[in-house]
Amino acid sequence: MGKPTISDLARRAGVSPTTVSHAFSGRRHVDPETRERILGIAREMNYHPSSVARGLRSGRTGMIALASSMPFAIAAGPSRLGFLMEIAASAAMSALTRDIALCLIPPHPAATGQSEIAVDGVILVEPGRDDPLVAHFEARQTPLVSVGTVPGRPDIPAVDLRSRATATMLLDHLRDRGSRRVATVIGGSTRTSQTETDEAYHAFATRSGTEPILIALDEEGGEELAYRRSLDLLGDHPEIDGLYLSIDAFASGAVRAARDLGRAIPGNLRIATRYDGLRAKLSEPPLTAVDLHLPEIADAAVELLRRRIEGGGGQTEAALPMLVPRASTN
Amino acid sequence: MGKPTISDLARRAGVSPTTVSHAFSGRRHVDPETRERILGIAREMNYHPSSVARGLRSGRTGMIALASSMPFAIAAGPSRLGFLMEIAASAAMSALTRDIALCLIPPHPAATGQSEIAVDGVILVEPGRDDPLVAHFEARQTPLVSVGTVPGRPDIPAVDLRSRATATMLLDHLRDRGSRRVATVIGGSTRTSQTETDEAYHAFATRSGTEPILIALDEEGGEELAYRRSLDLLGDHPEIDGLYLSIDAFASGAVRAARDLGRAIPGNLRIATRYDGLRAKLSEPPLTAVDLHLPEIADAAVELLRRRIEGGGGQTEAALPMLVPRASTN
DNA sequence: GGAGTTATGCAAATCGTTTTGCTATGTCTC
DNA sequence: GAGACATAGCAAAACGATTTGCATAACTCC
Repeated sequence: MGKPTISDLARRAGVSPTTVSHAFSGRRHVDPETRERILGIAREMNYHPSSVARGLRSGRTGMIALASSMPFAIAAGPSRLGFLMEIAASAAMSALTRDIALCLIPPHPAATGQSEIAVDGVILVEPGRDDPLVAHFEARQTPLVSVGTVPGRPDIPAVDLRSRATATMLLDHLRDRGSRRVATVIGGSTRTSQTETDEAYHAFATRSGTEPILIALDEEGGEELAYRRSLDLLGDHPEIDGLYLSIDAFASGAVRAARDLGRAIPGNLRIATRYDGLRAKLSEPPLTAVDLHLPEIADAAVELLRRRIEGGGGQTEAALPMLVPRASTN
Repeated sequence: MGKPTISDLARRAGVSPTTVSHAFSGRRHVDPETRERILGIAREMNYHPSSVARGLRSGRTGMIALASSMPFAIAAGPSRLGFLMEIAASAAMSALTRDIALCLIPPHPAATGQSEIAVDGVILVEPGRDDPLVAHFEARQTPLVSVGTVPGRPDIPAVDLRSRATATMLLDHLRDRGSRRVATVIGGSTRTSQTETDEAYHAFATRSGTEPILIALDEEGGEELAYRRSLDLLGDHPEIDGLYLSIDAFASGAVRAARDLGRAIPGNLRIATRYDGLRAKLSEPPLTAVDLHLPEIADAAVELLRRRIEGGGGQTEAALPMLVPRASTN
């Protein structure tokens, strides 16, 4: 009735469970003939080893998780397809080629009640400083790697997203296209991508000899908040003729604000954003953004985690993002 | 050094492991005072029950999987974001609210080598007739539910995608907009969505008193194959002035073919597709499609599976899809 | 023909929980 | 004060594999 166990199989094959185990795992030699017989009977009686039991004894589940504390408003985007899911899809593929399964721990509205799921390791996406998820998994001694470095924790292996380079590239692009007064809108979180953008922008302002105009917005606010604050910003600073928004949801809001203020894009105002997702592509006009090489990044993260689980360490740098110029900065 | 176990905790608290277990699970009464003490010490020594051990004994892992044998070419779409990932994202959210984790088993190029991962149940996305994944999980006695009914298996609980209604709605829409000669392109698989579209189209042709023009294409062929076959189709049947393609990758190909043949969309040829994803939205012109209510469908599937795991059964019908008219059928 | 080695397989301990049956104690009830 | 019942907690047997040490037999080599 119930699923056959290793003992059932052993009995039927006239050997001990030990031998069956070795026949499957190959960790010790068993007579090829015996082995074939065992495997044959296994097939016949539809035996499949329980990975839970295996996991208990061997301490490995063959599973990793992907988690992020990014607010849903910005991580998932329209149709729930966004930055996070693009990484998830790629990571799932990468994990599978290494015979690892990937488990999704979505951004949780209901905070702490993390379902206590056993994984060999976790990939954190863009954690912030003192991110609760870092604490959560460290308390459980679960190996951790991060997409985007963990602020203040250089010891945690991470794939560097190169946000400083990204910001610099886009700001320079805006200037090269002719914008003289470029403002920047970042997320108010402590994620590395935001703080590096902040720094890159200030360096850019210094370099161009202009007074910096930068605002940081609560990421939870999403497009709506960005819309309102962009109205203010463009109202207070009519001289702004270039805008870099490090979060695509914010960019959507800014585009709406520009339209409502009668500022033509790109004629009167150039706009660029970071993640080249649905929002950037569907925007009217389409937004200049960068290709972050997310599939490669996800793959690097999976590999980093695999090595970390095996006991290794190390950091990785993603390839430099590639500019995707579109009508919004023509 | 290693993680503390239930026995460590029991020893420190001066009780038996049994009592600790009950204190956590609440399956039997323990003195509130004792319970508090245990929980306090647990926190102090950073104890977290091992879900693997729990899973072994109780037979539940608190995890479900999402799998599909749809070819990558059509399931994942541009940037790996497509039908499948949209369901995955929604299902992950739905699962989490029920305190279940969701594990991704992506469409596998390397066929059978399924990583043997222990899950309480599986959601299959649009399986075909005699789908190997169905066999795979049934062999392991893993509870199964399906998004899109399983052809020939009315016993397997499923969320009906209403593909017949969808096809009829879009075909009628094309006719209402003025197309007199509507052809249809479907996937050559045995998925319910394709066979129902086939049937709906023939009923439509009969109703309109026209000779049916329908071709079925290998889904692996994706956009490229659809492009070539659309060139042929439109060449052979210049009278065609409406086209329904049940797969968005095919629609992308058809749009390219129409452009290369100098057929204006929608002026000279109306085109509609099913899944309203990135492709439909980014197409030039944007394509008329339907909103399938994927988040609701994913939620229904998760709930169905949960009940199935608990021992229940039943089918579910998705809400009727909603037409999303766009420029391609104006 | 004894020492050393290889091939083959088994028994028993182990992984960290949950579950079941049982034993004490009280506490009521009539 | 005898039975019934609730309370609080323990011991031991699962759950289904993996791992380690040991046993036996059959070779090999001088």
